[in-house]
Parts: sequence; structure tokens; C-alpha cells
Amino acid sequence: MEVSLAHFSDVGIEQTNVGDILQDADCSVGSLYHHFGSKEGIAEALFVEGVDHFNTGVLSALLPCGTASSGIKAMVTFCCEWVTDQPQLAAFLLSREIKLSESARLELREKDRAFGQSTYDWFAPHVQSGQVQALPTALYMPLICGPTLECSRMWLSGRSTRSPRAVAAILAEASWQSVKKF
Amino acid sequence: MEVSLAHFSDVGIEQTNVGDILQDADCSVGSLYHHFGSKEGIAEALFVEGVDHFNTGVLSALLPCGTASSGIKAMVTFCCEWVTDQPQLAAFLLSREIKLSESARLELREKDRAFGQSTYDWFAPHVQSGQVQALPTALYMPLICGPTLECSRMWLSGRSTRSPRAVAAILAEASWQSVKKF
DNA sequence: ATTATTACTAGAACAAAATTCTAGAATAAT
DNA sequence: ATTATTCTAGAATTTTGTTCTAGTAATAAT
Repeated sequence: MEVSLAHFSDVGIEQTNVGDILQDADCSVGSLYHHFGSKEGIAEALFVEGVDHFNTGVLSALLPCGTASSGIKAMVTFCCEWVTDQPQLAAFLLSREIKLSESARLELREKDRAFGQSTYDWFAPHVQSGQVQALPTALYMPLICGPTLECSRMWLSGRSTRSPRAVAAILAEASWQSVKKF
Repeated sequence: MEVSLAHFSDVGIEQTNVGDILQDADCSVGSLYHHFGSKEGIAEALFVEGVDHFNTGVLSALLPCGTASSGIKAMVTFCCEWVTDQPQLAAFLLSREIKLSESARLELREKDRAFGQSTYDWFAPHVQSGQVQALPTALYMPLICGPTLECSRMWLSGRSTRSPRAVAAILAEASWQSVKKF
């Protein structure tokens, strides 16, 4: 999986051929197909594991926060650090070129739902109390993390030289301004 | 190219096989490879054309605007409409699963530079006059368009039911709040 | 301890799909 | 009119992902 991630994040899943993975990972064809079923299977395993790792991290940054402002800034800051710390995994997750199997899709949908619920539970009181704007639920994520993800994409693809970590504070403040109630 | 776009945006470049394109476009192998060189060659042509079309549209929405607020909102609104109007092309451009050739990469870099320059020229005065925050140049795009792009991705992949157009006004206002100077 | 079963490894064989190649038709240039 | 070039066709080839069969290590059952 490590070897595959390196290749996938470098040239993409399609451009990576199993031969290279086998060689670099010192693994046989049979072994690989026994464990993963297909090339996409490796990608799928990496993807699920990565999303899990990321979501867990976000929640452990968000949940302890007591105010809307600190929570939202913690989320943004965590995203920035995470992407900067594991650029390969981040690039792979953001690439979204993975064609998931039905089972993986369901597994992810469930994880996503649980994650959404946890963040919603944290958020709701701050919307109630009037610190955060009341918006369609589907908009909070894009508003809070959109700029960060876009920065990440640019940095990861070499179109920008400033790492997310280097601009975390600015992004955190801007995201807060975009959702706070005035 | 039309036929290819339909397939690409539907199942991705990898999952699309040239046989299907040939059949649907009523075209021969030789003909296709004469014109595009490879399957990726078609994707590349579509990508460059799409970026061009989008950039031109953004500029024609932005440049006539006299105030920082109206300009930024015009950009966001245009993005929303554009994505909603041509979901296939948008999905394809946002998917980023295209492995560009060196020449296409250079061509795009140049287009990107020119586009960046044009927007910068429009922006600079408003930063000077103190209406817009002074930020690292690489941050304006993510802050202004990041939330919109994230919404677009969610809508295009079926993870959200609200079209970008339907939330354009909210996004425009939020983006403005995130970059305006207080 | 021995046997049976399962998990795993190995790589040759296979199949599918992208691309190249050769030949011929259409079009443009001289 | 003739030559050169661009374009179309589809058979042949290559590449690459995947399956298959056989064999080995590990674990469980008797």
C-alpha cells in the first residue's frame, strides 16, 4: 500500500501499472490479487483508510473546542497541518480518481454520515445561539474547508509554493468571517 | 470530443474505452489517432478548450464591475451558473484525472498566467484603496472560489442536491465577507 | 504427531483494451 | 494532370490488468 500510494499520488492510478508496484514492493502477482483483488482494490483500501484517519483527526481537533470561532479555526488549522504533513495521501484523497466498489461506497457513505452527524452535533448549539449563520447544512463544509482544500490542491500540484500550514492562520480567520453571524 | 466528454464525465477517462468512443462518434481507429494521438489526447483537447471557455467567461463577468464587492460576487455567481449550465464539462474539469502532456502543460501555464494577470489588474486598485484585504496573491482564488468549487464538486458527484446556482447568492456574500477589509 | 484445511505465494497463461502499422481515399498544391 | 499531403480504415501488435493452476507455509482438528 505504501508503494502504491507513492505511485498513485505521483502519476495517478491509471498511469501506475501493477508491474511497477509488484517490482517496487517485491511482491508477486498472485499475492497482490489475493489481498486486494485488483489495482483499484489497493486504491480503495488506501482511500478508506485515509478518509478514516482524516475524519478522526478533524473530530479530535473540533470536539474539545468551546466556542464557534475556536472550533472552526481548529478545523481549518487541522486540515492545513494534515495536508502539509502527508502530502502524498492528501494528493491521493483529493484527486478523486478512484472508482469505488459498491461495498466501499456504502462503507464510506456510512462513515460520512457518522462524521457529518458528529460535526452537526457540535455545530447546532452555536447556530442556535446566533454565533454562526443559519445556512443550508450542505454549505458549512464548503465554506469552512473549501478555501483550504483549494489551497491544498494548488500547493500539492505545484501551482503554489506556500504550504497550507504557512497560510493556515489567514484561512482560518477568513473561513470564520464567512460563516459567523454579524 | 462531444462523445468523449459525455463518456469521460460519466465514468471517467480510464473507464471509458476508445471502442465506445469510436462507435458512438462513428469514427475509425486511424482517424481518432490521427487527430488526437491517444485517448488522453482527446481529454487534453477538451481540458484546454474548457479552461479557456471558463476563464473567458469569468473575465467578462468580472471586468465590467466597478466595485470590489460587485466584482467578487460576479465571479462567484458566474462560477455557479457556469457549473450548473454545463455539468458535464465542469465535472470533467474538476475531476483532474487528466495527465497532461508537456506541451499542454506549458500552454495551460501560460493561459493561467495571463488569466491571473488580468484578475490581478482588476483587483489591485481595490486592495490599494483598502476595500479588500492585502493577502498573498495565491490566496484570493481559493478564498473567493474555493467554497463554490467545493459545492460544485458535491453537487456534481450527487453528494448534494442543491445546485450551485441555487446557493449562488449565499456563496457570493460569504466569499465577499472572507476577503473584504473591515 | 499427523492429517486436513485454510491462507498465502508464485508466475505462466489469458483477455481486454490501447496503440501502431500499412494501405488506400480525399483533398490540396504545383 | 501529377504529386504531395492529409485523412480514413481496419487488421495486426503490444501493453497491461487479471485469472488460473500449482505449490508452499501456517493453522486447526483429530
